[in-house]
Amino acid sequence: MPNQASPSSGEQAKQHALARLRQAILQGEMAPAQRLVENELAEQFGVTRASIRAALIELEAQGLVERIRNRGSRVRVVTVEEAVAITECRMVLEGLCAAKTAVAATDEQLDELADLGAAMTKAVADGEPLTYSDLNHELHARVREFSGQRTAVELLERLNAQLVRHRFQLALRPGRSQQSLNEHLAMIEAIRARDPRAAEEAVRAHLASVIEALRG
Amino acid sequence: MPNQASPSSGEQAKQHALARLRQAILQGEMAPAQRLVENELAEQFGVTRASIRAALIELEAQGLVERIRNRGSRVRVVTVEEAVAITECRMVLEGLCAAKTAVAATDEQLDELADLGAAMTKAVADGEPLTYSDLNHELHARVREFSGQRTAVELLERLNAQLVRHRFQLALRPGRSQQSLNEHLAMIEAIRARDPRAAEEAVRAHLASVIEALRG
DNA sequence: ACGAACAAAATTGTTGACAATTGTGTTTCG
DNA sequence: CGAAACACAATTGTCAACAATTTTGTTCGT
Repeated sequence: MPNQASPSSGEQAKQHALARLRQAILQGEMAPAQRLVENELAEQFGVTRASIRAALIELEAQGLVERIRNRGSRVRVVTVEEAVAITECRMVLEGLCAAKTAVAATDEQLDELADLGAAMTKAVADGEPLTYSDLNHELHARVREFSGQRTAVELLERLNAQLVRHRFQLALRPGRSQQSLNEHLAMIEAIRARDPRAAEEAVRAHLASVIEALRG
Repeated sequence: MPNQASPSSGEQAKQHALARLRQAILQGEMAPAQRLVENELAEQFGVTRASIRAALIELEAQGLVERIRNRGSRVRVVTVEEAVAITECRMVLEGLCAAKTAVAATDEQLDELADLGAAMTKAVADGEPLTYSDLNHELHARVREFSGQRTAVELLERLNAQLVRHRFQLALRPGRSQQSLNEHLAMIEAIRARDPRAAEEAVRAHLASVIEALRG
């Protein structure tokens, strides 16, 4: 009994397959290192193998899937060392974005960041790590967005997608939210002060702390 | 009379097509914004459309090709503003690599960097901008390599591929070599002094200068 | 029983034909 | 003469069958 959500009207088969498969991987429905057999996926999603194939090639380029010649595809597993290396890249790239945002953002956008900071503070006070994690995401996304650096944003989104599993694990750590919150508030303050140098430093400090947590 | 270099023995069709097409784009054989019709390419390279298709999807992910639904593919043109944004990303990522290299490189590797610096000095003295450009490439590649940051290296290679056209244009600028040389020598010195902070700063200063040149 | 050669199954890679979509030129009507 | 409707051509998207490759299981000889 195939579980397909029939390809909605205008959507093309490959795009549908890509979206479904990507979401399945990101939400952890596919076990790490699980084999991805083209025929099975094709039946499951109600599209043909050609579409699955195209989707897999794209996911490989995004670093979510590993493909070996004549041996098939599997969900890529990101080791802790890799997660650290990826976060080091995030560190410098988000630093760049924060510096740009400190200079380029409108006053309304700065207010939005302040609001997010307040919401995060409340989430921690209420002991809701799940809400906090979502807000955390949103804050980083906004900072990237406001920077106007299309290239950096693209790279960062690719990197972030590879970290879902580790991030999930990190969010539930007790005490982590509190430290993370302070770092985020410092970040917001530096940006609102329109000080690019300080903003970059704050982002770096925050992600350095994330790296510590990853390793510990 | 198709111009194909017959797919050599063990090589699979898609890989062959990908390599050929990529090389053609990077070497400027395809005019910027040139339309890439799947049928034509298939005949030209002696493979089937499916292989070309897979190659195009991968090249799109690498940012070398632009694809629009039902409308085909074309060589992506990188505007000057984009080139600047890309170089800003390079700036922080290569900064990261340089800092890591300053700490992690072996003494033999540091000697290799010094040798490259000497060769570059000679190339400028002899007025050979082409040789200098090659050495320039090699120096950056070595610094990346010695850092051991697989993730950063991967990102940087993707970014660099998008800049070929602009880089070519930049290399022939009169007087550019001399300034570039000084920046590179400073970079090498900082790394050899095993000072990560200074190494990062030197790389950034150099690429900031490249950005100036791109704009001017 | 152990290992090598071999046969069978599973899976990916390739191919050519067909369907769907978009852009263009032409016709027709006001 | 201009604009909307239409038909046509070019190109990409999809499909199902076929070929090649790798893995697995089996048999045979020692």
